[in-house]
Amino acid sequence: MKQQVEELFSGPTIDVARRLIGATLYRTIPKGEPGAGKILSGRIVETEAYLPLVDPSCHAYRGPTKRTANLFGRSGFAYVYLIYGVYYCLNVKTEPAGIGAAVLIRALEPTSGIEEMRRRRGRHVPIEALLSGPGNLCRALSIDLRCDGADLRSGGLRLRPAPQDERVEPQVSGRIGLRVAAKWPLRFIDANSLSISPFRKRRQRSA
DNA sequence: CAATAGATCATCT
DNA sequence: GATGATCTATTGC
Repeated sequence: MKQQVEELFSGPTIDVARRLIGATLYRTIPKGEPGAGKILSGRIVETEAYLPLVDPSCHAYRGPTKRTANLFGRSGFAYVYLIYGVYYCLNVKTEPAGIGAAVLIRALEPTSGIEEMRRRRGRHVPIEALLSGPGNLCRALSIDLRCDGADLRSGGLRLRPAPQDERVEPQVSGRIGLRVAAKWPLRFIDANSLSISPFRKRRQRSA
């Protein structure tokens, strides 16, 4: 199993993005907040690849900074950042140390801990929407900057690959919410899932 | 259904 | 001082 987890992070970023579809993310609620110690989980149904070197939309594109330090570390660790002052986004570091690249986790299907997710997202949010969207899933799973740099092989935030017989062939599309390189075919989804984040019209480009 | 405004802050210029 | 890998509520058709 340990070997299988390691293989989850290996190889080119695009391969990892595909392979993460169907994998399960486990989150243990930290001490000091409601539901501490409870384990929430979900099955990944939507990812986006952010490529090394050539991708102007990757946060690593302009070289390492304090914020993006973990994008240049070892694979299999988390890169978490705050977006629009309001939401957090969870990424899985890919590629060897020194090379900045990652996979953004965009949506999951809840598999356990539904009530805890609802406590954070809202009482009457439908199950399929609880972990749909990168900001929403972080809120539901209590993921924030504390998780930046976390080892995804162990600890309170961990990944487990999909069993062989549960793997699905992901569908490919352009990325969401970007101004540049948005059309690159780097978004992967389990088309059968109801938890895919909605397609939004691309943000207005300057005339 | 589609478009848009506003929330709100760590990071970078 | 400007900028977002977002989301929700609200408006208008």
